[in-house]
Amino acid sequence: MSAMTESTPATAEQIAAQLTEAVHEHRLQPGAKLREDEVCEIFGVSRTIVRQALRSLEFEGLLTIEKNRGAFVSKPTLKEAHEVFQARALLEPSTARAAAERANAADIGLLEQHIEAEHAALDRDEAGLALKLSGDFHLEIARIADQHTIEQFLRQLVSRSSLVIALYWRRRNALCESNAHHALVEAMQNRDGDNAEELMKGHLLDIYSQLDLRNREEGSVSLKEALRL
Amino acid sequence: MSAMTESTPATAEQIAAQLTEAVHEHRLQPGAKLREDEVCEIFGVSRTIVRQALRSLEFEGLLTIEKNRGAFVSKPTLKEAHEVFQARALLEPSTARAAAERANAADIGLLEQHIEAEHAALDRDEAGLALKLSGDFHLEIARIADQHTIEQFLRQLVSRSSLVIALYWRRRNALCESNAHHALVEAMQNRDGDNAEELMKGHLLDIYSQLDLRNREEGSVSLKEALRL
DNA sequence: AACACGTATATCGTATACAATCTTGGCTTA
DNA sequence: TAAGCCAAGATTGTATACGATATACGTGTT
Repeated sequence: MSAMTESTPATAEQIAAQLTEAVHEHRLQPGAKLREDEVCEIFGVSRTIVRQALRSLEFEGLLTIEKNRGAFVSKPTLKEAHEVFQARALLEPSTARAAAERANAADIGLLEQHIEAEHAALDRDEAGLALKLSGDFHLEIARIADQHTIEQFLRQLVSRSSLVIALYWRRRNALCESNAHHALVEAMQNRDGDNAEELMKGHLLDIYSQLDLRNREEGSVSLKEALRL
Repeated sequence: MSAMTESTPATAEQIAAQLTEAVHEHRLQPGAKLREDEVCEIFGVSRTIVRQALRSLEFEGLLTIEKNRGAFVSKPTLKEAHEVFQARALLEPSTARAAAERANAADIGLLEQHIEAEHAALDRDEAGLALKLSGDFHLEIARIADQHTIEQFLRQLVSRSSLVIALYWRRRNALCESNAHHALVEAMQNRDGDNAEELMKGHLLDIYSQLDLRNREEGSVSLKEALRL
């Protein structure tokens, strides 16, 4: 994460945003520890503020705070991974439909810009950035649908999806999905709610099916395995 | 809210739980202010702990914290009221289906106990308690469905529903809904997922249709109106 | 040599003191 | 009298100091 260069001290919200970005871009891996003093020094604020930021990220599901041990980037279990995508499957298709029925030209333009930015990031081999932008695309649809409550939930689900992807994503056949986003925008441009809903449903299943559902072992175990080589 | 009588100081979680209960039971009305010092004295803890509790309730949507002004019980707008029930309509029917397919005898017994407690509360004219129990019933279904992520979201939605009901509920024909809960349990007992899903959908629409959707004015305005009488 | 125990250190949890901000009441003035 | 302004008090925001807990390391014992 980048240090603050401004003169005014960072707010808890800004710190939370930067940490979120780092996790979404996989610069901070699940399991990574965030020591309070360390974060304090990086952002030049007191622990009070940092603790606020960490606490808010715990509520979002991004961090797990263990009493007297500290804050760690969450490591969703396989069950949680399932639950996240089941919840998304319930919320997002009908939200895509509503967005398709409401989207104006400016909205469409913004989504297209988004897709371009994704492609550009991939071209520059910044897979983390592309992943973050991909998540933002889904949030943007909820915003267009003018469903603030669902957008709020989706924010948490996208956050957790990012962790799930970090843990369970198959590296091969990595990036076949930008077409799905493009097709969605096309449906929205045509005011085709039915199609948008179906495309979103399929898109989520696509992502879900690309997860490796075998249970990952803990780091300590994989260290043991490594020593046997 | 009742003061703590225990010897050990209250935790932030306990304080949050008691405040939540008070709001759910409508002993604390939307718009009510919660001064930090006041809450400190009631629970015998320092402001650090109280601020944690208030902050967590803000994340749940129960409180709204205005910078340098304090924490208030949230007053959902009409749009937010709509959004809450739209989100519930997306999440709860399929959750009821899953619960129906998973519920065992103990689960059914618990739900029946819940309904009885609701009736008992109504008989004692404790409408607030009955309302809280009614919300817990919905959460219990998510627990039975073994959908922790959805349960978490539903907890927030039930909380906000309680605020919506406090603001927009029509007093007349107050309590025709306990039958709906009973019918749901029956469907679950019969392992009838289809029916459980449909019943839940109808139940949510019922509640929603009993809300008074005319825009309420602020307290100051209603005071003016009151002076004209 | 391996294990258990105790102490030292690092880290988090809580209380408190101080600073910043808002609110309230009284005063002035048009 | 009503409106505007200033000062005092009340309330929240932040930093820091202290206490509690967990971790790591070294020592002693088997």
